[in-house]
Amino acid sequence: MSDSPLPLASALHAPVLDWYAGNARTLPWREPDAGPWAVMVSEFMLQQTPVNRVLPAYATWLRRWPKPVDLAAEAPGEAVRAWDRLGYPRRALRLHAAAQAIVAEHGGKVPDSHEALLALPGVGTYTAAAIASFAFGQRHAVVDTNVRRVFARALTGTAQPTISPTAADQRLAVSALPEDEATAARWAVATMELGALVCTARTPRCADCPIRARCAWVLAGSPPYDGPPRRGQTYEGTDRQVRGRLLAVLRAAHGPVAKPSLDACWPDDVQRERALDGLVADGLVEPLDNHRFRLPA
DNA sequence: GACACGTGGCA
DNA sequence: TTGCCAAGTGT
Repeated sequence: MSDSPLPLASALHAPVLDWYAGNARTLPWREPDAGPWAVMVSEFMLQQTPVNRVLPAYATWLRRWPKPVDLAAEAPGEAVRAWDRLGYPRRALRLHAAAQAIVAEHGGKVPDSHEALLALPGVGTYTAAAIASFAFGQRHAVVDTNVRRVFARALTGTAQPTISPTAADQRLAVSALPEDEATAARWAVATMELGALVCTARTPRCADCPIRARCAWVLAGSPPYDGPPRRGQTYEGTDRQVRGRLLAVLRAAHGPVAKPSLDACWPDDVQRERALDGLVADGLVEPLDNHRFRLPA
């Protein structure tokens, strides 16, 4: 397997790091006093949810549960309730389970090794690398959708990254990593920030880009995306929408909810029952006697 | 590897 | 208005 010639990633280090120094957003999980737990909470919330919607929930969450042990002592349903409308509520359940694992297996402290992080519920390759890098300053390839897009353009020369993450993305990110640990950690957050603020998906602000003169995609004349069509994620009428409605009722009710209240959420009996069964199977809803339901205790 | 999984803002 | 997109993970 031979690598095709690519622009020298090391030439991008200084301009991207300098740009980050002058343009990084002030975000609470990046404050010096944030700590690993705060970073971890932010990473869970930011999985597929935009920063602006995470900010208020993040503040409320950390005020209520400032340490893993605080969350671990709660009922999982309280985590689901506090998750509010961030979406993908299974993340709340997994964060709760991760907190319990941290208490049970790591003395209540967020572990600092990629391997131990990866073993936690809800922590995949990206999140493990992100926590290890952002919270502990380690040298890891932190490959999220922003980084994949930045590298696709700057190094590969394509308008968009592949639809799903690939081993090639990971290899490219590893090869682009600065050698020095502290520099690598700044590079990780800087490339993500560049993707979030400048090298955006729809309308990249190339005029503001610190590496536009070296960007393979720009140098190629910014050719349009020519890959396979991206699957639009329909939502209206899906089980996900029904699950969302059911869970919204249960979040709003601080106690058991009778079945008729849930039935009112959705007219299709078959789909509604399937969605409710799914929520129960996922541990997001707890069935009680007399056809009542609640968030898990 | 494809698919399921919430929610809301924006061009 | 509607489709695209948002710091992914688990199966």
